[in-house]
This record gives sequence, structure tokens and C-alpha cells, in this order.
Amino acid sequence: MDSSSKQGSSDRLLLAALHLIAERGYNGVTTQEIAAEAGLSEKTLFRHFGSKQKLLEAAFDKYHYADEMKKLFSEKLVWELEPDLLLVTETYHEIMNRNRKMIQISLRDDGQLPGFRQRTHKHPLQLLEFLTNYFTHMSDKGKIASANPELHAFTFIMMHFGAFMNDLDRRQTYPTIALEPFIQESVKLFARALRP
Amino acid sequence: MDSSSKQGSSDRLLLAALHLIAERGYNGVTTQEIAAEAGLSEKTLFRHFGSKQKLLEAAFDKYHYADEMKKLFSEKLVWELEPDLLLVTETYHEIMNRNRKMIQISLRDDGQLPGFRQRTHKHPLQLLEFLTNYFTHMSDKGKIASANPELHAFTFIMMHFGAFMNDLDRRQTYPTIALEPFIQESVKLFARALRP
DNA sequence: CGAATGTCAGTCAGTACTGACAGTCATTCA
DNA sequence: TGAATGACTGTCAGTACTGACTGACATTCG
Repeated sequence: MDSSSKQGSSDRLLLAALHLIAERGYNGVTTQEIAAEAGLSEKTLFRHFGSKQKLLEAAFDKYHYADEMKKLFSEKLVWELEPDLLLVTETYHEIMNRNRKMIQISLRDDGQLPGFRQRTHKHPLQLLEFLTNYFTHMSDKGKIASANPELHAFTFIMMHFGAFMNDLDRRQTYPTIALEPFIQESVKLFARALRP
Repeated sequence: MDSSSKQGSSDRLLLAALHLIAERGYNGVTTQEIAAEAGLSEKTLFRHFGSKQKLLEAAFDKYHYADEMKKLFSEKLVWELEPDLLLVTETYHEIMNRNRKMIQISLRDDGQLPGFRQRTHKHPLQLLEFLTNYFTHMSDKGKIASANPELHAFTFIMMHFGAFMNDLDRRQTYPTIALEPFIQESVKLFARALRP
């Protein structure tokens, strides 16, 4: 009774699906296991979602975050390179982390689940645009030297995308390096590279 | 006769397995499909490899490259930051590309195929060590300013790891940006950030 | 009561893997 | 030359198991 009254059965199933599929892949997890993880019967899973695929789609629709970036670029900038980059970077990693399971799934199982990748990849494209514009403006103001704003924005994003991927599965390739110092130092590095 | 005499049946099976599993995942591909892609019967697959898993293991053992880096760092450096970084980067992307299918598989299906990730992740660790030492030496020589060589090496590698991941599946998140200009510009950027 | 859930038995389509048998082709030997 | 041999492959039927999904009926709980 305790476990089933905590939250709706649907939510428990959605979270269980996200959790298990992110770890073992869509084909690596059975509907039985998902139901068990949620503390419910397999039958209930099908009563709620009809099929395994619809379950995963529902999970994506419900637990996908992404809008902070737009707001950030329109409201929170101070037009000083270091603090702005730091804010962007922290926000980036925060969003990526909140969506980590869905990102894992879409990297892994797109191919069999057409369209899932697109949902997670709309936003990074937006970020490239925002950051390119930011560098262009900063360059116009004479605050940085950036002859190629798009490529610089891309480089910056790739740096952090790489770092995110590196600890995506928590069994990192480079386990000795923590995220926070990396963020700090990478921003400083970038600021030095772009100083006029 | 033509298709079966090109190369040994084993090789054709290994390559077909690598190709299909990289695209659709270990559980997403059947032994029938692999055999068909190789132009052989399923029976032949089992006669050669005994099981699906052994087939994939054999493919990893046969088609895994990695030694250029060690040689590069012991023989080919000129101790000028830009040319050295450029050489390292080009070599890095070359190795990663040659191993792309295996990297895809180990990112995707480790979890169900224990140990596969380790095979592809031994070498990046080595690279971090090499590059850290390089920065330390360069700093000692007064040729760069690097207070934190390991973090700088990590940052550099993450930049290119991210870029590699971005076009790993050839359906890139950022399709407007090509690899080669990125390599050039990222090295220049880094060189500027580290100049004394 | 009524809505949500559990249980259980079962269907149906895969899927890794096996065994029996036959065909092909090149080499070898009488 | 021609028969015999051996390595390799294909075909086909079949086993054992798994996994998504269903239907009928009972149970719990507000």
C-alpha cells in the first residue's frame, strides 16, 4: 500500500521505464522488469500505456526539460565574458543532467525508435545559435576578439558536450577529473583565448 | 561464387556483424540478418563462431587499432605548441574514426556485454597522461603558461571527444560544421589561451 | 458500488542454436 | 583420366526459450 500510494501508478511506471531503459537499452529491458521496478504488475503497465513503445514516448513527453536557455540569453546576461560563459555552462550541464536518461536512450536506441533523437537534439542547435549571436555582439562591442563566432561557439559547446558524455554513464573514461573544476578552468581558458 | 571468393567467410561475417550491431545495437540485430548481410547462411555463422557473442568478440579483437599515439609522443613531436597539437588532434580523430563502429557498440551495449567498454577506453586514458606530461614539459621550458596541465589536457581532449561524438552517427546535431576547420581553429584557440 | 489492480493461463511471433543431409569444388591418388 | 576424399557451405526441420500482449476473473479500497 505504501509504495503504490506515493504517486500515481503511471508516474511510477514512467520513471521505472526511463531508469531501466537508460541503463540497459530498449531491447535490453522487458515489460515485466519495468512493472516489477515500479512495484506493479505487468498487466497494469499495458492497461495504462497499451504498448512498450507508447510507454517510453509518454516518459519522454513528460520528463523533458529545455527552456531555461532561451530565458537565460534574453534576460540574464551581463555582457562580461567570464561570468556570462560561466552561467551558460552551469545551466547547460544542469539541463543535460536533468535529461541524462533521455539523452542516453536517444543516443542508444534511436535507430529502432525513430524520432526520439530529434526530441533531444532540437535544443542544442538553439544553443549554438544563441552563443554565436552572443560572440558576434561581444566582438562588435570590442570586448572579445572572435573572427569566427560560429566556430568558437561550436568549440565551446563541444568541450562541454564531451565532458558531459564522459561522465554520462557514471563509469567515466577519466574518473580522476571532477566536473566543477573543469567548468571553472575551461571558462577561464576560453576567456583568455578570446581576449582582445 | 563472386561474393564468396572475395575474402574469407569469417571476415565477411565479422564485418557484417560490426556494421549492423553498430547501427542497431546487439539486441537489435539477429544472427540471420548478420549472415544475410555477409551473403552466407546462418548455419555458417555458427559453424565459424559458435555463438553470437563470440562473433562480436572476435570482431573486436581483429579490428581494433590504437598504437599510433604512443609512437607519436615518443618520436614525432617538435616541441612547438601549435604543430604538435595539430598532429595529436589529427591522429586522434583518425584513430577514433577507424574505431568508430566499435566505439558505438561499446557505448551502446556495454551493460549487456561486459568488458567491451574497457577495450575501447584503455587508450583515451593513456592519451590524457601523455598530453599532461607534454604540457608540463612545455610549461617547464617556458613555452606555455599552464598552471594546471592535467585539467588543460582534459579540456583539450574533451573538446575533440565532443566533436567526435557529435558526428559519430553521421546524423550530427550540428550538421553545418565540418571537422577539419574545427580542428584548425580549436588548436589555434588553445594555443592562444596557453601562450605565456 | 466502481475504479484500479492483481493473478493466471495462454497466444503468437520471434530468436539463438542444433542436427541430419546434400551439394560444390579443389586436391589427390590409382 | 577419373574416382575418391575432405573442406566448406546450403537447406530444412526442429528445439527450447523468451517477450510483448490479451482475456477472464478475483480482489482491494475509497
